[in-house]
Amino acid sequence: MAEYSISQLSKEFEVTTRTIRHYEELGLLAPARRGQTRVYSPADRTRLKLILRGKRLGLSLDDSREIIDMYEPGKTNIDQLNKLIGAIQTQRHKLNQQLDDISMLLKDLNKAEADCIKALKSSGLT
Amino acid sequence: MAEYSISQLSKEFEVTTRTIRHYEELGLLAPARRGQTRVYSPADRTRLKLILRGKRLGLSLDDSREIIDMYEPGKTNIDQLNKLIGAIQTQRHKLNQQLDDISMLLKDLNKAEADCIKALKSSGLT
DNA sequence: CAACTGCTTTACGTTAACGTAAAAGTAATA
DNA sequence: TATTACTTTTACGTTAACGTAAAGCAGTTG
Repeated sequence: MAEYSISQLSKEFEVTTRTIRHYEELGLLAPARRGQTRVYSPADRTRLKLILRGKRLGLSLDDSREIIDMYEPGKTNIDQLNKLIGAIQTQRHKLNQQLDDISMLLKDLNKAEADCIKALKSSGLT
Repeated sequence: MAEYSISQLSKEFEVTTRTIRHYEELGLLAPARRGQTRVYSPADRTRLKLILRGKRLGLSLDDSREIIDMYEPGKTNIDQLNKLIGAIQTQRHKLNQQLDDISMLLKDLNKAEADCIKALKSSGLT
């Protein structure tokens, strides 16, 4: 089964069909057509997956498009390749910052939870 | 110096004063006043820092408010404590998911970069 | 063949997170 | 004292990322 309908993808990734069409409007997806109907390839499915992953990371759709385009072949121009490497490093920097943020937040959450549990216990003893 | 003006914070965190006031409108900050002028305590500064960290992680301001409120004392009610622990676990789940997403993205970026460099080298040999 | 079911386009509406501009108060400084 | 630098409130504007509704085509199912 190397094909997906829009509603199949919509169900699999728990987004509306409107959302998927929206991504196409913005040029992030370009599924084939059978007549008028959109037909999604596994590659299209992967692109969608990447977009949604980007969303979870707080990237804008434009950011996601940039990242996704990095994976595309046909970047023959040397300047483009260099630009790409720069973009990749920028993204990596952002992601590493996020890692720091997350670890700090997790630490805070652990402390908050510990305080909570402590408060619960002492209330049980009152 | 246990005090900050709005423009001080604005410069330190590289956001506009409008942004800081916006957070106050939404109830995320509540600085003291000297006359009409806002006066920010170190605690206020920390709250702002947490908000911005949340933003970098893709949280909504409402999400951030929830998390920040977790650190507040005075949560005497047992039901509230339990609800809090639940919320903490939800957040932790989301963060762990983000960690997975990031590690996958970093992996992809590494591959994209390697491909790039490879393409550059082969182009140099042509 | 009528009624679903699922797909399509078109287009206006909505929410979050601020931006931007206007008008005015206050305090230090030239 | 006039200007400069900072602050305030009020309020309309903007962008991203969809939501939602309307109207219609295409296949198949009772």
